[in-house]
Amino acid sequence: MVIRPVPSRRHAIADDLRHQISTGHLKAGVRLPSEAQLATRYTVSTPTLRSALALLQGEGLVEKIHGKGNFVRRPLRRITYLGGVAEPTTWTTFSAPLRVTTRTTNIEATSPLTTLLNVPLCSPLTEVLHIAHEGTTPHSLARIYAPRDLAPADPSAATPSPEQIAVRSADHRPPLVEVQERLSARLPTQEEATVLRISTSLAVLSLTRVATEATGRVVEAALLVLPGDRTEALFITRLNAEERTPNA
Amino acid sequence: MVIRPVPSRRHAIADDLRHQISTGHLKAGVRLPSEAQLATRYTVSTPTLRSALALLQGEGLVEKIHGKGNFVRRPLRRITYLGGVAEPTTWTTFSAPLRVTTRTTNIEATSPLTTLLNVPLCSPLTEVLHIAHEGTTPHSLARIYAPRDLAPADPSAATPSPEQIAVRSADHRPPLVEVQERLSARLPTQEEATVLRISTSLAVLSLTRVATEATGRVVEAALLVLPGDRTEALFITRLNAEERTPNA
DNA sequence: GAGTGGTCTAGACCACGAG
DNA sequence: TCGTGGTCTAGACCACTCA
Repeated sequence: MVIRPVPSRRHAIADDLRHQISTGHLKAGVRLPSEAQLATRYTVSTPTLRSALALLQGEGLVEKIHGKGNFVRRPLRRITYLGGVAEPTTWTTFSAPLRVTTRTTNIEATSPLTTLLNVPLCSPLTEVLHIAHEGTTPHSLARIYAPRDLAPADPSAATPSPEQIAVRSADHRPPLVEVQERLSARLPTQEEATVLRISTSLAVLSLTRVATEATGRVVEAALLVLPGDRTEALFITRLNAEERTPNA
Repeated sequence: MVIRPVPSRRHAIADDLRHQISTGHLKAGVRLPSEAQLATRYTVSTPTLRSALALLQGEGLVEKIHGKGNFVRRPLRRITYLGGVAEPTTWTTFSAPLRVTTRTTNIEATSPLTTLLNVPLCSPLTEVLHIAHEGTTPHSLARIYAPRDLAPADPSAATPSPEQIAVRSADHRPPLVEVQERLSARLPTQEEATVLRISTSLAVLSLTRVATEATGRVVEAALLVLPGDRTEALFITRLNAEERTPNA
């Protein structure tokens, strides 16, 4: 099955630029020549050249900034989302220390959140928006929702360490009984792409995590959006011989 | 933050077609008018119309078939990958019964597989290729690698039930001690897109699962590629009070 | 205002699928 | 062969950034 016997020009151009980036001929952070110049160099029209750049954007190798140019993206730190961790105070740890900016808002439950948190419409919630940055580059995005009476009194204390995101103290509450993590792959919304400064053609890992108390009450729902070019979610299941119950 | 004060034509067209599909004016499986006709109807040029269709392809709503036309995609059954299940005989269960075709090949370990399986170069492996179909539509793709001496003697017996994929019997072997599942989001390779009959702009959930025996030997590595428009990976962690160990 | 990317046009030519 | 989508062109005009 020959996929592409006559490589299209845009793929040839993308391959060439990709090679130049990987070999260091084009270094991280530098601006590429303007699209018009590149089009002349490769003797193609501007739309063709732009479609070549679109391929590289989808791979996270190039970042376009309107009015400024195309830039070789700096290789970003990898994110490892560690899932299924049975540690009640820290649910999620990113491997890299990042600067996390937090914004807390009081909202009322609407359609998707009511089912997620299992609360009635318009019930008071706290939304915490986390945006992790590496230097000046946005890195990951998290929206965390909790019933307002469970929210931490001091929002700024919610992230005691920049290495942690989504930290909840469970000291004075019933213990958690279940954490559910749903993962899917999709393209980002326009808003997510803007906030994360990624191309809309770069896939994201979308993660929804719901934590339930022993009472059956949902304590928190977290919606994470992690750029696919630098994220990996890791789940480790250890099986002891005596744990061989039919249902996990 | 006004993302798009002047909606581009392609988005307007995509919105219109998306609405027609969701309301049933365009039913699943039907062929759209040709691109030239649609371009005339919307009074845009063909490249513009094609870029509108590209948006819908990325959402999995439209399937392009070269030389035939654009078709409204039938809504496909959702796949729920259940991860972290401590059941040794069935590791992965898809919620929907699907027809799974299997092809077994004997290969030798090469670069990425040697590290994955922790075996020396050129050591004998068995590759099992699973392609799940729903009707005539490819649904999901799995490549499973195992040391050849651990492979099942009869490959056709490896999938006793079409509801199961990646079935390994552990009756006569040391029990598993660890299952590691790594998930990432990306765009499919050209080959994956062809096999799955999806657009190269539809994100896939890529899942790598490595199972290790008590001896430390890697029993199996599975590479799953699941189309993002219909797949969700679900991990459920239950915490018992006595399980509150500091490290999981 | 100069330079950059963003969008779109009108049409050419090629490749694939079916009769 | 005909109709379909696949690729590409040459150029127009708009929007954003920065001096």
